[in-house]
Amino acid sequence: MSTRSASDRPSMRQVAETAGVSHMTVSRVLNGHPSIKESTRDKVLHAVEQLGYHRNIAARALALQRTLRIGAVVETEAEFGPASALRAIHRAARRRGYSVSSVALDEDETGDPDRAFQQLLALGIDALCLVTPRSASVAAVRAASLDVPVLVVKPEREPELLRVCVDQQLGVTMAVDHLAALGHRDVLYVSGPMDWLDARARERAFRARAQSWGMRERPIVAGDWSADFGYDFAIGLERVPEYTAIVAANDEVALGIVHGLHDRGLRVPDDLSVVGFDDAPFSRHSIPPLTTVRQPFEALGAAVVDVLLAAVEGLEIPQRTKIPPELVVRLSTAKARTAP
Amino acid sequence: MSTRSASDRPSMRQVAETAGVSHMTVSRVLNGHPSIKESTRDKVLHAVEQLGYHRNIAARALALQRTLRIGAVVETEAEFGPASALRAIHRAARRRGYSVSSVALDEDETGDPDRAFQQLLALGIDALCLVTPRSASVAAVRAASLDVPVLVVKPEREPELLRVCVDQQLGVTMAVDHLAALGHRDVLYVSGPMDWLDARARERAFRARAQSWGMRERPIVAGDWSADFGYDFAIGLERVPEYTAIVAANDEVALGIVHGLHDRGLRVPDDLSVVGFDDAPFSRHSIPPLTTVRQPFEALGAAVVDVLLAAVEGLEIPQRTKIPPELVVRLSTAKARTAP
DNA sequence: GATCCTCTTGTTCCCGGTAACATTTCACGT
DNA sequence: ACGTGAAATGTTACCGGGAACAAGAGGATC
Repeated sequence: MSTRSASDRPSMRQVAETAGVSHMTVSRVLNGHPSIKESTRDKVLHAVEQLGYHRNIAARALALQRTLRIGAVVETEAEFGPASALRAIHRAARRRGYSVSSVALDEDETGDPDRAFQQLLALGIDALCLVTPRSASVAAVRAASLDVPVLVVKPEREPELLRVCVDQQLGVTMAVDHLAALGHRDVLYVSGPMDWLDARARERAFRARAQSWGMRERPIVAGDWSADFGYDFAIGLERVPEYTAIVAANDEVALGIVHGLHDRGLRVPDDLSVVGFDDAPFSRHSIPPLTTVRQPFEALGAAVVDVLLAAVEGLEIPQRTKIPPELVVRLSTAKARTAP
Repeated sequence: MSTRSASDRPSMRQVAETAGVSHMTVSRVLNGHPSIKESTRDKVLHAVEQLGYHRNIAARALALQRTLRIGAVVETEAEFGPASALRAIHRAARRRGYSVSSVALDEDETGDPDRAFQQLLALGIDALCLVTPRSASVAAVRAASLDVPVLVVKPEREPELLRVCVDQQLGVTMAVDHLAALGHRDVLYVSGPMDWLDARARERAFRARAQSWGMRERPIVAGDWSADFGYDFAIGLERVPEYTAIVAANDEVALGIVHGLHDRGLRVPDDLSVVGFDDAPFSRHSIPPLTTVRQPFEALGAAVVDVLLAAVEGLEIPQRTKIPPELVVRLSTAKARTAP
């Protein structure tokens, strides 16, 4: 099959001519307008088929005053979590006939959210979402007071903004419960950067659940999301014998921690259990394979797009917007060794 | 700063009115037309600034008969390599004022490249690139005979298509040389799927270089790109003592191999050295950290966009299109144990 | 001072869709 | 047969830019 060129792409008027109708009739058929005679619809669809016609998106956008484009701002695409969420949003949007333009704040952007918004607005977007934002980005999007619908992917409700999230509290709770069931009472929590709202929510959830199990209160360590951090942290960790388990901000940090402990001659899970977050592809085959909380990115992406497009199209906003993650138990967690 | 809504976004005519000129003068200023009086340009730019004006991309696309959009087809976004390449292309395109719409063949698409092309053409694209394609995709893009410029990211030249690639041969050569220098003569090569052109090129390069070092000829194993495959492979590998090193298709496979060997009680690098490909983020902190060939994705993305836009805009096509990777030596490789 | 050029700017139309309104067609009741 | 209203379809204008052509201004030439 040979595909035609941009230049000889047929227009709606040509389709109309082929079908022996006016271009408006073609437009109506393609938009599912109700009052079109069956026979006319067939003629038109046949002509469309015959010419291999596609509507011109740019012309449509111009006439509709809608771009059929969603903007997405993500803090970084380098981490597995945000990148996966973004990909899922892409896919879900495409299924709905929308495309997604994304900007990552950690690259050429000098991390200025406002510039990112400007960039996306210049492109023309019908809606905007912030994927697992830091608090500064949420503040910036409020200040910008865009008037396209704005959605944040973050744990707490956000007045006047749309919101969808993974149930971080549930994820952390499952992890803590798992450790508790294995007899751990001395658990160290290594958080992501505290200005990421996801990290903050997890940390709160950890504190609450650890407390309810009567675990010993431990200082929360805040790092970044990188394996390098995990490694350095593990290397520098003092009074290791006081702990029996570590819960890490994500799988990368967990991996780094395992590596660091290994380099100190400590073994996972014999000396310490380690739990990650995300279920990145490598987690299944790290040594030892990581127990982790798998995030439901596909469902998240679908929910984001559902909510956003409902808002754009003036429909009722779905309310089921907190998506449960799943605990994946592997070998990096085991029964707590008896108290030191 | 408050950003205006899609609805009250000013048009070029409003800017023109504010500046006291015609809309064409505004258009000329914005397009850098030479014959514009300095004072007029200033007036216009001032008005643009004052109104926070951005040109409407859709209207521009319609008038220019160009979409300022590049299509990208990638076999999968789930692997680190293709995903990184794609991200880099995105970034490079944005710097040039283009956006990228991508389709991954392994998801909702039933893997049919032709459908992916159709989807992208329906969106309207000025150029198309195939990122690290399988041979079937290249065949499909030829058959489709699109008449936008088409670029393939693959090792061999491709008559009539544009091409840019990472120098896979050099990468493999560096890896083999590294092993040879450590005294390895019995090296097993675990390839990616042979219908991926990158995998094929690496395999050929491996054969050639291994031979030139006088390494023993070994059957090439073809798998997929996953850690699961690497694990299963390692578990099932027979006559292990005959080998002193394994070169894997990518870091994930390498990770799985290390894991599998570990589960068999074999140690890396003491019993076997392992080399990966890509330098994925986890590779630095796996146990042991992986020796690997780092791919220059940023440069690759920039080159892809340079070539493609040169073609779109009718400029001279850059010829420097083979980008050298870099060997990263870590702990998964060591001196070969003396012959078994 | 008239002519011709070049520099600069303006006018008009078109790109390919959709909305709003106009018009034709047709079934039906009387 | 004719009026009537709904269904089906057509006509026109407009979305916001850019290309082509037109036109006014100012300078050089003779």
